[in-house]
Amino acid sequence: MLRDDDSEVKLKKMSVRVRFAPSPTGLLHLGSARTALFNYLFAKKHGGSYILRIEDTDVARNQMEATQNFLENFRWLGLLWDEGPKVGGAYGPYYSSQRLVLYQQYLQQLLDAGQAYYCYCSKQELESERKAAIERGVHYRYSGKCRNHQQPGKTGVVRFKVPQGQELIFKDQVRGEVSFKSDDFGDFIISKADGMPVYNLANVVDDALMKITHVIRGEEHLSNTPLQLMLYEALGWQPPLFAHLPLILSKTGKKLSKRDESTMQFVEQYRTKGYLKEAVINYLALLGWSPPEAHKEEELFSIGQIINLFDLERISKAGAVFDLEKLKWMNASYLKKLSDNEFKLLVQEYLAQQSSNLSYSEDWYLKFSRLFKDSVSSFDDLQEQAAFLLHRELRLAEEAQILVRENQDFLALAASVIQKTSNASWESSVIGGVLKDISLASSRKGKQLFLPIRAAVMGELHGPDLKLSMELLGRECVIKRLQVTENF
RNA sequence: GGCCCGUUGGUGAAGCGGUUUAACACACCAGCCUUUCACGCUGGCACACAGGGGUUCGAAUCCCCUACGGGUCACCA
Repeated sequence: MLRDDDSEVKLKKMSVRVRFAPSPTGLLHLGSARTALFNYLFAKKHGGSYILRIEDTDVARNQMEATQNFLENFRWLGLLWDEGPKVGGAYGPYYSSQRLVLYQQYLQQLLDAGQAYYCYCSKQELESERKAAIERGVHYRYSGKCRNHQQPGKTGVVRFKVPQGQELIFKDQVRGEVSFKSDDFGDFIISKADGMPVYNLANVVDDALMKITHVIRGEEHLSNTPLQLMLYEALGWQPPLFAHLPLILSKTGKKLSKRDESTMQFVEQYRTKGYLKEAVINYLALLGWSPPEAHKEEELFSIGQIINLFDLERISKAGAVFDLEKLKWMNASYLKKLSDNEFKLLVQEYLAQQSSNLSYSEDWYLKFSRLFKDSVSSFDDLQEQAAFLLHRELRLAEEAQILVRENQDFLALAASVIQKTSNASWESSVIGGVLKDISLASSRKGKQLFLPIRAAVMGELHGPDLKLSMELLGRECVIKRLQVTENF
C-alpha cells in the first residue's frame, strides 16, 4: 500500500516544481505542447518553477535538430522554462544523456540492496516464454527466473524485483483514485545491457533529484505510474503527485499520433502558416480544461488570464478531439483584435517568410492589412484571398472566365473610361466616381456593372472590397487586366 | 487478451442530487447589413446525458453490471 494522505498534504504545501520532459524526436507535437502548457500554467499559477528536461537517453532515436526545434517552438509559444537547457539551474544537468552517473549510482543502490538483479535471458528465450503464455491463454509476465541465479561479474539488463501482493494506489489529481496490483507486473527492466537506464528509472531518478512536486503528463503514462511508484518506494523516496491529462484525439477518435497525417499536428506548422501564438495557446488550453463557473461562457483568454483561472480540478477526464475549425475561428478572433498596424507588421513578416519579394510602400501594406484583417482566419488564407495582389499573373476562376468572355466589350469600355483618368489621384474614393462614369457610359448598374469588372480584375466573383482592391492593384494593372480578355 | 481510463448534440464543453423544459462556443441553416465576399448583428437547428439495474422523496450528477471507445503491455520514451 503506497497511499499516504499526509504526504499529499505536505506536497501541496511545498513550493511547486513541475517539469515537461520530452524525448526529442521529430517536431514538437501539439499534444506535447499542450502538456508543456499545462505544466507551465500550473507552475505560474502557484508561483512555482517550470522545468524543461530533455530525455535523450535513447541514443538511437535522439536527434539534435529535434531538441533545437522543441526549444525554438517553446520560445515562440512563450512557454519559457525557469530551469533547463540554455538557462541552467540548480538541479542540472537537464539533459538525461548527461546524467548517466546518477542513474548508475541508484541502479547500483538497488542492485546492492537486492531490489534489482541482472537478467541473462536472451530475447529469443523471452519471446518463446511470451508465446507459450499466450498459447495457454494466460497473461504474460516475466518469470523472474534469473532472480536467484546471479553470476558474479556477469552483467546484462537489470530488472527490478517487483514486490509481491502490493496494492499500488495513488490519487491522481485529475482522475481521482487509481489502483493497480503489483502482481500484475513481472520484474521489469530498468537498465539496458549497455548500462543505459530505461525510461522508468531515469524518470524517477530525475524527478526525485529535481525535487519535482507534481508530475503532469499525458494519459498514456498512466500505466507507467505503478511501476514508478514501486521505484520510489524502493529508493526510499517520496513520490510526487500525479496528474494525467486526457489525450488529444484526431477525428477518428484515436490518439493524435505523429504518423497520422490527416491533421496538422506540429506547432511549427501553425507558426509558419501564420497563426498567432496567443490563439494556439488559448485553443490548446481549452482542449481538456475549462474555465470556472464565473467565466464559463467566455473562451477568449490571454495567457495571463488562463494562468489565473487554471486549476487541475477543472481538467476533464475524457479525450478531446482536435478541431481545426475552432482553432481557425479563434485565430481569426485574435487577428481582428489587432490594430491595423500590428496586423500590418505581422503580415509583412509572414510575407517575407513566404519569400514573396513584393516591394510596396508602407502605406500600401497598411491598406492591404485593412482590406484583409477581418476576412482571414490565418495569414495562410492570404495565399488564396490575396492571390490577385500577390501574383503578377492572374489566374481566373472558371466562373470568372465565363463572365469575362461574355462581357468583353463592356470590359474594354471600362478600360477606356479608366484610361481617361489621371494616375495621380488613383484611390478608392476617386475610383468610386470612375465606376459611376463606367456605369453611365455603359448604362449598367448593380451586379451587371461590378461583377464583370471584379471577375477580370480579381479573377474571382467574390473577395474583398472592389474599390480598395483596385486601388491597391494600381491603375495600370487594372487597365491591363480589363483589356486582356482573349486568351486566358 | 491482461491491466487501466473514459462515455453530455458533428466538435470543444458547462453541469459536480432538486434553481435544467441540460449553459456557452465552433460548425451548420435562415434573415438583416453589404453594389460581391467576408466581418458584424439577429434568430434557428441540433430533437445530447451509451444501455440496464439499483440508492433516493428526487439522478446527467452516487453505486453496480453490460456495451462501446481509448490508453498501455519494448533492452522507446
